[in-house]
Amino acid sequence: MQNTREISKSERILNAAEKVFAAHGFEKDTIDEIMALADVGKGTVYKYFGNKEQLFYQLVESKNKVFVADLQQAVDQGRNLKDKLINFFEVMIAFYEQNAALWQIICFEMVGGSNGCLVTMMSGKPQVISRFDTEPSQEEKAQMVRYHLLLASEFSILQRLMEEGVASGELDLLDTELSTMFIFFGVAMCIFHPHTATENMEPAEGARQTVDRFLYGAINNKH
Amino acid sequence: MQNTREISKSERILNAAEKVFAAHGFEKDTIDEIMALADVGKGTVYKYFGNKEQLFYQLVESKNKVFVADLQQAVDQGRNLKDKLINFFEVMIAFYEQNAALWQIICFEMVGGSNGCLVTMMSGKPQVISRFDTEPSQEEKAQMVRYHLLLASEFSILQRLMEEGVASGELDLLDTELSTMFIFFGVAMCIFHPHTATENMEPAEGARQTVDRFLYGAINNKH
Amino acid sequence: MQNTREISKSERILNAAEKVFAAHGFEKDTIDEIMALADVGKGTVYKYFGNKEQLFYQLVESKNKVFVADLQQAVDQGRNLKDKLINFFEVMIAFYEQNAALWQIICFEMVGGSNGCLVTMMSGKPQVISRFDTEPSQEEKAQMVRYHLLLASEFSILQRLMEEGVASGELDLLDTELSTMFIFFGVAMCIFHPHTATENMEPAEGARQTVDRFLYGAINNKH
Amino acid sequence: MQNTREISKSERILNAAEKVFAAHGFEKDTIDEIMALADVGKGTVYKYFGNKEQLFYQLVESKNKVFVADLQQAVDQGRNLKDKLINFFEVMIAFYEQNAALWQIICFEMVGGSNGCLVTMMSGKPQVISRFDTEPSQEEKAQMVRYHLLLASEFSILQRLMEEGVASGELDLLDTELSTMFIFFGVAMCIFHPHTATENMEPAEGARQTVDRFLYGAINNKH
DNA sequence: GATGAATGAGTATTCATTCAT
DNA sequence: GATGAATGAATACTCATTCAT
Repeated sequence: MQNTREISKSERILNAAEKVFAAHGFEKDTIDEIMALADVGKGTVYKYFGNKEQLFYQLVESKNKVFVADLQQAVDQGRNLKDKLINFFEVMIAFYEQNAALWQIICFEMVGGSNGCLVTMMSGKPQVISRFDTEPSQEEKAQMVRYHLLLASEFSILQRLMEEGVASGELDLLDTELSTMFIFFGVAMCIFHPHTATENMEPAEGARQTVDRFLYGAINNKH
Repeated sequence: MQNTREISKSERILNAAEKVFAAHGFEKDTIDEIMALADVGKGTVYKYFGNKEQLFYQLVESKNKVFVADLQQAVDQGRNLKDKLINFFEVMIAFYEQNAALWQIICFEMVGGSNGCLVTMMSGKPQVISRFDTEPSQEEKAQMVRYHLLLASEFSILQRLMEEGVASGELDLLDTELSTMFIFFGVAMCIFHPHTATENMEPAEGARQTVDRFLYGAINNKH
Repeated sequence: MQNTREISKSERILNAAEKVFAAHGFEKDTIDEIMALADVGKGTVYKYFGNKEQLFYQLVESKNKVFVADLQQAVDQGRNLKDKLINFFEVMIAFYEQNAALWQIICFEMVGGSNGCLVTMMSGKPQVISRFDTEPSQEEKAQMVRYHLLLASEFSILQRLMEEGVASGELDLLDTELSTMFIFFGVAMCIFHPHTATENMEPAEGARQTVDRFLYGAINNKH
Repeated sequence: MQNTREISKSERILNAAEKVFAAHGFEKDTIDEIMALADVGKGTVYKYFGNKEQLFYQLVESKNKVFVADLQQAVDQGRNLKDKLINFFEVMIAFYEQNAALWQIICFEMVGGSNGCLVTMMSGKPQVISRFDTEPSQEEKAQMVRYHLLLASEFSILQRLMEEGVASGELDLLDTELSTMFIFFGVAMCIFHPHTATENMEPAEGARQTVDRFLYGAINNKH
C-alpha cells in the first residue's frame, strides 16, 4: 500500500508535529496547523495518535528511545570513567542541540511547568505531588510520570556512572543524585539558552570542557 | 484613593495573580480566577494591567526587583570571593524555592519555549533570533527581551563576581559566561526538579555545598 | 440594567432553546442554532446555562414546576375521585398538547432511549440499571435520575389519587402502579401521536372520555 | 457466496447492529462499533446497507416482519374476541420486552421526536405534517412514513380486532382508533418504563391483566 | 467483491477582551 | 472610576461516508 520510497502518513504527521511543537510549545500548538503542514486530514491525525498529548508523547518517546541507546553505547565504549563521562556528554550535547525546542517542553512545560505539580521518586516509585491545594486528576498524574520517566531514562545513565565512580573511589561527591542533576541540567540549560561563547564551539569540545571542569574539582587524586 | 490601611486593589490583584499563575502556569490560568480571588471586577484588572501578559510581567518584575536588590546586598556583604558566592547562592536558592512555579515559567519563556525564539546579547544589545523560519512579531520580540533582561539582572550579578575572580586570579575559568550559566541554571534546575536529597536540606547548606564543589575544582590555589 | 419591558437574555435563550430542542430533539440540536435564534453570543449561553444538557434541563424543569403545581391544584379542586381524575387529565392533556415536542424528549430520549439504561425506584431511591454490559458513568446516571424524577413528580400525583381510590374502595385495581403508568403514558402517547379523531376534540372532552372509559371498567359499583 | 453453514455477512452485520443500536440508540451509535463487532470491513456495511439509517431500518423491518406474522397468527388462534385480545397482547408484550431498546427508538421517531414531524393518515394515505415552520426534506418525509407504516402494521391488527368487536356489538368504544392507540401505546410504555410490579410477572400474566381491565370496562354485557 | 485508510464538516466548549452602565 | 455582562474567535475531537487498492 505504502510505497517504501514515500514516507508514510504517520511519519509525515510526526515530522509536522515536531516542527509545530518545537515552534510553539505544547499549549499554543494546534492540531490544525500540524495537519495542514502534514497535508493530511484531521481525522488521520486522530486515527494514528488518539489525541494531541499522545501525539506529542509518541514523538518524543520515539526520539528518546534511540537517544538513550546512543547514550548507553557511548558510555560503554569509554575505557575509563573520564572517557565514559566525556562520551556521555558528547552525545547528550549533540542531541540536546538538535532537539532543543522539543526537550525544553519536556523539561519545563511537561514536568512541573504547566500545573504546579512535581514528580519525585519515593522508594523507587514515582509520586506526583502538588505544590497547591488542588490535586491533579489521575490522568494528569500518569501523564507527568510518563515524562518524568522519559527524562529519568536519560538521567539515570549518568547517575549510574557517578555511583560507580563514587564506589570505586574515583569520584568524591557529597550527594550523588544532586550532583548528577546539577551537571545534567546545567549542561541542558547551557544548550537551551545559547550564548556567544558556545556558538563557535563543537559539541565535543563543549563536552570535554564540561567534564574537565567537573572532574578537576570532583576527582580525588587531582595532582 | 488607595487607603494606606487597606492593601490597594492592584496589590490584591497581584497577590491573587501570583497564586493563580503559580498554580496553573501562564497558559492554563484564567483571568476570571484571578479576579475572583482578588475580589475585584474584571475591568479593574484590565484597567490596571492592560492584558494578561502585562499582569504576569508586572508580577514577576516587582518580585525580581527586590530579589536582585537582596542578591546584590548579600554579595556586597561577603568579605571574600568564596563568601560572596556562598551568599549569592544562599539568597538565590531561598528565592527560587519560594518562587519555583513562577520562575520556571520565565526560564521556559526565556529559553524559547513558547515561540521558538531566543535572545542573545550582541555587542551589549539584546537580539531576538528565531530557531525557525517564522519571524516573531515586533511585540513578541519586545516581550522576550523583557524576560531576558529580567533574568539577566539576576544572572549578571553572578557573572560580574566571576569576572572579578578571574581578573584577580582567584578563579580559573575557560569561559566565564558559560561557567556562570552552567552553575546558575544548574542550581535553578535542581530546585525546579526537586529530589530526595535536597528535601531535608537548608538553603544555606545547599549553597555551601554548591559553591564548595564549584570552587574546589575551579579555584586556583586549591591546597 | 435590564428593562422590564424587554425580555431578559436568559429568557430569550430559553425561548430559542425551546423552539430548537422541540424541532430537532436533544441530540440533533446545536447550540449554534439556539444562539443564532436568541441573537446572543455563544458565551452568553454558556454563562447562563453551563452546558447543553443543563440548558435543556433548566428549560423543562421550569415548565414542569408550574405544570405540577397546576396539576395538584386541579386535583385539589375536584369534589370526588371522578372529578379529581377528570381535572387531572384535563390539565395534563392541555399541557402535553402544548409541550408535546419537548416532553417526548423526556419520555423517550432522556429516559432509557439514548443509552440502554433504566431508572427504577428501589425502596424509595432511584436506581439506574443498564440493560447491557457497559455501566453508565456516574454523571450519566445522575442525569437520568433527574429526568426520571421530573416525570415522577407529575406521575406521582396521579398515583396518589389512585391509591386513595383503592384505599377508599372506590377503585378496584390489580396493581396500582402499573395501572397508573398504563393510563398516564397511554394518554401521553395519544397526544404525542395525534390522529384524526382527536384533531377536532377539546382537551376537556378527551379527558372526560379517557376517565370515563377507565372508571367504567375500574370502579367498583358500576351500575 | 453465502454458505448455508456460516451466517452471511449481512446477517452478521444485522446482529451486530442490533446489539449496538439497542445499547446506544441511533444517534450515539457508531458504524465503527458495528463493523468491529460484525468483523467485517466498513465498506461492506455500506455496500449492503447504503447508510446508517438504512441499516437501522432494515434491522427493524426484518424483525417487524416476523413479529407481525406472529401477532396475526396469535390472533387467528383465538376462539373469541377476548381470547384474541389476550393472545395479541401476550405476543406483543413478549416482543416489546425483548426489543424494548430498539422499539423505543421507533416510537420516538414516529412520534416526531427527532424532527418535529408527525405522520397522519389522511384518507388512507400517510401525510407528513410539521409542528414547526420548517418543512422536512422529501427524504426525511419518506423516512418518517416508513417508520409509521412499520408500527401501523402492528397496530392495525389490533385496530381491526377492535373494529370487529364494535361491529359485532361485543365492544362499546367511543372512538375505536383512539381506544386502540391508548391501549397499544399504554402497554408499550409500561414496558419501556419498567417498574417493580412487572419485574416478577410473566408476559402472559401481564397480558391477561391488561385485557381484563380493558374488557371489564369496555365490553358490553359485563354482569 | 471486500476492505479500511483517509477525510473534513460539524460540535461543544473556553476564555481573553471589550464597553455600556 | 469600577464593574461584569456579553462576546466570538479559537480549538480539540467525532464519525458518517468515500474510494483507491
